[in-house]
Amino acid sequence: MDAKILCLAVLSRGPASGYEIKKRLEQPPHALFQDTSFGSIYPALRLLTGEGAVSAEAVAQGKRPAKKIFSLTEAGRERLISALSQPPGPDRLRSDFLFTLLYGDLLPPSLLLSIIDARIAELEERLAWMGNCGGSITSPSAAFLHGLGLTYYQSCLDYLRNNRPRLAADLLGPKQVPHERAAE
Amino acid sequence: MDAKILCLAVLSRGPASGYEIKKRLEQPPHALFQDTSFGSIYPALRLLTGEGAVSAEAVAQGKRPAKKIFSLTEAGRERLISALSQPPGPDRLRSDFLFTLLYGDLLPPSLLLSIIDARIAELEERLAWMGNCGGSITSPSAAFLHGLGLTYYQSCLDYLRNNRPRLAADLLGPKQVPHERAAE
DNA sequence: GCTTACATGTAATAGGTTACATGATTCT
DNA sequence: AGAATCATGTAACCTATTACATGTAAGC
Repeated sequence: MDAKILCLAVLSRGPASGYEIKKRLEQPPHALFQDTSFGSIYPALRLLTGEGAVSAEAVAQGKRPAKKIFSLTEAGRERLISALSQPPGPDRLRSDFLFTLLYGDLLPPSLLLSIIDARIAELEERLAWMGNCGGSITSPSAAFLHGLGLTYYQSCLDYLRNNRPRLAADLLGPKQVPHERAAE
Repeated sequence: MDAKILCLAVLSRGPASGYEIKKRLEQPPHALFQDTSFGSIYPALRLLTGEGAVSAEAVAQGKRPAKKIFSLTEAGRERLISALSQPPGPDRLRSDFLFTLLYGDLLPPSLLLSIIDARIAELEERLAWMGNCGGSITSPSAAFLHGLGLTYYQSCLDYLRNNRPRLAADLLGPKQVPHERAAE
């Protein structure tokens, strides 16, 4: 899904400015699987306006720069539904963390373990952060997604916590020859 | 991690041609978190050769086009380790499937459920496919990654299977008024 | 006083995908 | 005979990120 469809989707929940769209994409549940910058949102909204998929209304606010509030048109709604109806493409994950694990044998064990510890802390934070997103669950399928997200994070966290000790033993163990001074 | 580091990483397991690098990236465990096309691999290898991070050797093979076998140099190895030592950036997931779930209320329930069923089938396939990748596990941290991948797929699969009936009931239930014929 | 939040937008840059171009060999 | 695999590489294209450019207002 490109930035255009993303904007249409957010607007399907109600009118918003470009700035507000960005804010919503940063929070769960969107943040689970999408991120987008201003540099792609504003051009997308301009194009969508030209194509008649959204309508813009300028709202003055005293001395601040005027907001542009965008609303979904009927054509935009149809386009969104059409995009959602396509069989979804494969997930694309880019993970430096998993990459580092795969080549972890090239790093000092202590560094690798500290990277895993950092990830455990991040997952804990993210789980807590996902917990309080009550307001955005507006449909059964959104609730279904929320549960899936929680399951995903929780199972990764459990795995990391449960298997870290074993990994530490495997990394440090084989080199530690008893009765000899550890080389390096 | 960009295409260059990816190539260096694959080559750290042994010399290979551009074609072979692509093949390895398509299989587990790389396929879990990375994908890259020829269009980024070949230019990356050319640049790396110029930078002295890899060395190339042409290998004639009868009538087929000659292979170029690339090997990691000491400078390349250092560069790889340096990249791996950086704190990993955040994971980036792009998932049309999760996006569709979030806006599933805009689709007919039967379509949404069939999309979930397709995902269940894909996950089953992927789990089986990950099962037989014994040869590529060459270190404790690679084994750790493999276990994490299995856990991730398995827990998502379990969630989808366990919660699909509930979602189906929630989607279809409220509309099904007893003693009336179901509308569509 | 400094930082963060609000608010929009453009331009340069980087990175990757897709399609193109070519051709032998092996499997079905 | 036709499809898939092996094998390399370029060019056009698309998309998105980052930095730039500008300025107010609220909170610490």
